[in-house]
Amino acid sequence: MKRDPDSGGEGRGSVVPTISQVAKVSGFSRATVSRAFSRPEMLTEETVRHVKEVADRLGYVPNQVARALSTGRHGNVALIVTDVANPFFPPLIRAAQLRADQAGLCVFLGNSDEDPAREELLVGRFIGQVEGLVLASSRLDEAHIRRYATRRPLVLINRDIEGITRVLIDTAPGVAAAIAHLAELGHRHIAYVSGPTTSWSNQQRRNAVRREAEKRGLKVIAVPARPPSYDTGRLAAVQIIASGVTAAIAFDDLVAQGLLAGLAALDVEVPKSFSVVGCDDVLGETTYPPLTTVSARCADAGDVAVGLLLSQMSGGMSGEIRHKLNSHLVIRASTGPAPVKRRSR
Amino acid sequence: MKRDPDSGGEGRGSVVPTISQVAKVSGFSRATVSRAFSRPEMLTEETVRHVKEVADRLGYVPNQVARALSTGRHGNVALIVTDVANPFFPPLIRAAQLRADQAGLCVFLGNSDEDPAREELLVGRFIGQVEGLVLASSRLDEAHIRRYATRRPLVLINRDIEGITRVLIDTAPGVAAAIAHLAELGHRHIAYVSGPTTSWSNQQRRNAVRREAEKRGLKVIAVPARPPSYDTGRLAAVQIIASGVTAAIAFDDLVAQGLLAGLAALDVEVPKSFSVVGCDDVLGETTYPPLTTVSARCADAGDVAVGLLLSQMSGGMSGEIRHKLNSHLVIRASTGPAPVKRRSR
DNA sequence: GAATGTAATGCAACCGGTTGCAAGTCAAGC
DNA sequence: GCTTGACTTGCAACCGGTTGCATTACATTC
Repeated sequence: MKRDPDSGGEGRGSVVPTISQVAKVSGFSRATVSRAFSRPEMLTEETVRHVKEVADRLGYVPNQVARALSTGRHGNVALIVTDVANPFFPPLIRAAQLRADQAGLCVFLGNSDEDPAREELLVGRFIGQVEGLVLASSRLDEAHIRRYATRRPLVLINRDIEGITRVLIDTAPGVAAAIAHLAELGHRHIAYVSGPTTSWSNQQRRNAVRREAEKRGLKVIAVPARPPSYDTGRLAAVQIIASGVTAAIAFDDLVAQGLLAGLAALDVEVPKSFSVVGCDDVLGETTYPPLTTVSARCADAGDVAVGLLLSQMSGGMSGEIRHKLNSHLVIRASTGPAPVKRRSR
Repeated sequence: MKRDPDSGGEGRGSVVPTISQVAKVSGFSRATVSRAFSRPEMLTEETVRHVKEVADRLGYVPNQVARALSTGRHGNVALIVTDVANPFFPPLIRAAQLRADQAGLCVFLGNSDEDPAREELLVGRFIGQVEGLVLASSRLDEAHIRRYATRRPLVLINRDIEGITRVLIDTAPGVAAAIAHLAELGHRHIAYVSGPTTSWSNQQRRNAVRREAEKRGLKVIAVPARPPSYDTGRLAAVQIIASGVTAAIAFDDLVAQGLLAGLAALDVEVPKSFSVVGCDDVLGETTYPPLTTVSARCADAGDVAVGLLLSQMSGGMSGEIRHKLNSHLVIRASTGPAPVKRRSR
């Protein structure tokens, strides 16, 4: 009794028409009906017209699942992110969707909440019904990722694993520019407000800060904001001010924005007595004051990743690909000359 | 040659094991292997153990697509929103995902970009491979929605169609409270910065503003911000100031935030010489000054919608459901007493 | 007019699972 | 010892499409 026409929400008493019904009514075979939809050029125009007309009248729509089973192609891809609600992701998701749409693909979205176990669960659930996956900022360990990559085409965003196609938003140049910018403004002692330890982006940024600061003779302290959010950024303000630095560069814009709020609460004026730099440029000019930040065109990452996935799916892929997206510094109003002398109480 | 083991990214030369392989190796029938995974309680523990062990060794994973074909249940639902990048949606999406996850479902996400044609395309693509859909702020016309609802369980968010299960974020009380708040602060002439004409929420809010303003003898003008965004909000500032009102309530927080920026650019101090109220409370305290807004717990809408969808899918649904979510005013720092006298130049 | 080629359509196997029903096994009950 | 029933497993049909190959019809060529 698995196809009770009066339950399960499928039509009010009328069964969903299948290819066989259309075949019977139109007088052609199932094969012909199938071809009328998937390879009409094999048939007479007349036949196609007739079949489609009957199909329309019956309300027939080819069953995607059945098609997927016999062809092995389902036209689905999966995109897994760590946190939909982090403003870094929505533009990326949007771009990825758009690209997938153009190729006629549907996208599954998964939200791992930065939890590897959850991410693994999601991948497991998705992998059977997609043709390929994109993992953004994956927290899975390398072995797992490699295993999945043998089962399906797979593209990583902001995770650098040799042999796996990946799209990396290379913020190092932008971060270096930010440090240079601060140095030129006279800052000698700065803070890096760091993000998740397991994040490739965080390692990337932390190293870039260290390297460039060393080069220019700046002192850097690290202050954590974990998980990276408005709130943890705000909370970091006290510690940062207490440390006596005159500027901070944050793991991302959200943390920077929180930091701005935290500083405001402490009556520290930005940029007059303290400078703040963000990362990702996802908030635009909406902060107060408008944030100087490392702009990274994160939306592009989604677009490129799906593009690479597509070409990998169609088999037109030879070697491994390591696609880098560039970054640059956008100077707005949250950075200014170092205060002449910090009043240490 | 549709299953060429060396192409398509499926394993390095080794085919994906099917139920038949496991059957052959384990010595049991395909039926038994199937049951070992889907109804283990029908089998001896011993048998289950053995089958699973062989499956593990071979790397067998049940094929979701095949399962969906024979059972009619694919364990997928679709969620279509108008704009992932609008901060209203991410929390909603996240909540919906979470709820779906708990039920073991995968979610397809679609982005309609406020375009009915696009939305229709997406629904068409999804509907064949999901057990149910959630349409948030749908822009489809009623007839289409009704048609889809006969094919699959369907839940609407912020769209009020009789006979279709829907979740409505009722911002009217909050908006009324906002108008009352402004009236008490002495404002007599205010602006409503309106959103999409076809949006149920917009109609709801506009009416609530009118009603309450009339009741309190306030004058209201309408200024459009379309599509609703930071930029259109910013641009509306000039017109609003020119109109001589002393306060504005915006369609959503994003528009309100843009308005704040536009006002700042015009050197209008908020809340000293102008008051601004937002809607949705999706930005928290991150604006400058922190925004007085109508809080609506939009994340709940996602959770509730998927919950309703689930019960509808399991057939335990009798009549129609119209679930209302309440709203209230959150007073922060963007509203203040009306300026004693507006200097009209 | 027979041989050859080409285009349209049908046959039947297949994709990888699920499941109603029947068959077989074994212990308990009479 | 035979019947009964519970429990475990297998058989085979089925889900709704796709596709390699065979068949048929018809036009072309010699």
